[in-house]
Amino acid sequence: MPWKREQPPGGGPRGYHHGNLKEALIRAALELIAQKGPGGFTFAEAARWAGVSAAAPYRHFRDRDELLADVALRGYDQFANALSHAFAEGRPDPQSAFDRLGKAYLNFARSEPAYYSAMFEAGISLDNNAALRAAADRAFGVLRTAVELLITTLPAKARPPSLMMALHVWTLSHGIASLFARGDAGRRSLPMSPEDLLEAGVLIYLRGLGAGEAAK
Amino acid sequence: MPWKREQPPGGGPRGYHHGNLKEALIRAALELIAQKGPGGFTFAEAARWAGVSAAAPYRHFRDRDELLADVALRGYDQFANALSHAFAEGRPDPQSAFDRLGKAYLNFARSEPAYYSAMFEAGISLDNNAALRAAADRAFGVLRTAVELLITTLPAKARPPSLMMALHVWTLSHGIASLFARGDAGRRSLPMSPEDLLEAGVLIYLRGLGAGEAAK
DNA sequence: AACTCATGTAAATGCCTCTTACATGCTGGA
DNA sequence: TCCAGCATGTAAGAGGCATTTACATGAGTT
Repeated sequence: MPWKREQPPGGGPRGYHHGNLKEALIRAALELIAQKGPGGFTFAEAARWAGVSAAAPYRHFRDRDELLADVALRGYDQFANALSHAFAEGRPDPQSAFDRLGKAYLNFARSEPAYYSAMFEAGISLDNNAALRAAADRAFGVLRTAVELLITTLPAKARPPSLMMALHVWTLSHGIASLFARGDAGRRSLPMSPEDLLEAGVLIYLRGLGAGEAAK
Repeated sequence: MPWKREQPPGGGPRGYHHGNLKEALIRAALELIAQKGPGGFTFAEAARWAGVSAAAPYRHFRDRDELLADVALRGYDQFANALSHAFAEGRPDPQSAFDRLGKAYLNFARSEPAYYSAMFEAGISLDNNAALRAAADRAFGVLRTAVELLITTLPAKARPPSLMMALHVWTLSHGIASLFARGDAGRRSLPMSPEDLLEAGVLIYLRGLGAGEAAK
């Protein structure tokens, strides 16, 4: 059901003004994107959900893409939080924390398909939107930081640039997420869970960097 | 300009019937998807391109998605061919052939963005379409075969299941392709080319499997 | 109470998907 | 050769969406 303003204590029907339309539209968008993908989401239907006319959303967003960008922005924020929380500053040790990070990545893609779609599949450019780019950078920064800590556990001679290593982990995670860890969307069936696939991949990759050998 | 039938030797204007509309629509779709992404492609505009009415395409495709599926089908075929050709049965040696395979993957994503989009981003389900799934499987099969050959060069004790290894390489490639190797679409700038990023990633991964150590 | 500004609505434009009824003309049998 | 049938097009229309414009409402301020 539509999310309107926190109803005033009396709880009567809303009047001419909604009271919290912007928020209601974003919630509606999340619901609709989760159901039908970012392509299936329509401005008009979000308005219907919120119980307002089709023109009302334009008081809060320049156009459909601006709403999507707003959703993506929040998505990046939550994504960064989720990753950061999972990594927990590398406790109790960098390896296990990194493993949690990967699981958190896939978990986010699965449990917040609307956010994930808006972030990576809605085709919203990061140029022309500094806030969005900043939020995306913040999320990537968590991964980068985690990688940098993990790198210190690798033999000194094999240490790759942390940016490259972060990109490897990110692209592998994203590839798995977008091909296999989405809702129920019919793609290919796997012989193992996306989480196991990612964990195994990262493990092999790290071994290629000398993980497990005498450090330093 | 629109692709119509191979003009009869005389080369006059076309009459009531187009002569090769299905083909013309697919070509138009490729052009339009390349320009504006799978979401920006419209049935109506493809019809306009081909010089026919908006209703004509329905004589050849049940709906817009069926055209997209047809494009994806051809895309998988060409993708499989490109990969297969690049791998060249592992000549002159599995490693360099595998390297070419990765480059061919990224090259396809970049040079055939329309196909790539239709295949992986248009949201077409592989269920409900046996031919499409078969074509996708064929493409993946090339990768799988390449991996199987490459695996024989690894130390026997470290050999992973070929399916898992193929999935790792595929998801890494797909992640890089969808995040960085697309048209000019503004995402993130890289410190290295997508090709180098992929090659380095695969190299590290293979080293994690013992590549370079005494084989067998 | 009157003003003003933010926020909604109604109506209209133009585009899109898809359907239906009708038109055309290629093709193959009589 | 003639013509009926069928594949392929067209025209027109229903219903949906994005977006704009002109107008309405009402909440807060003075």
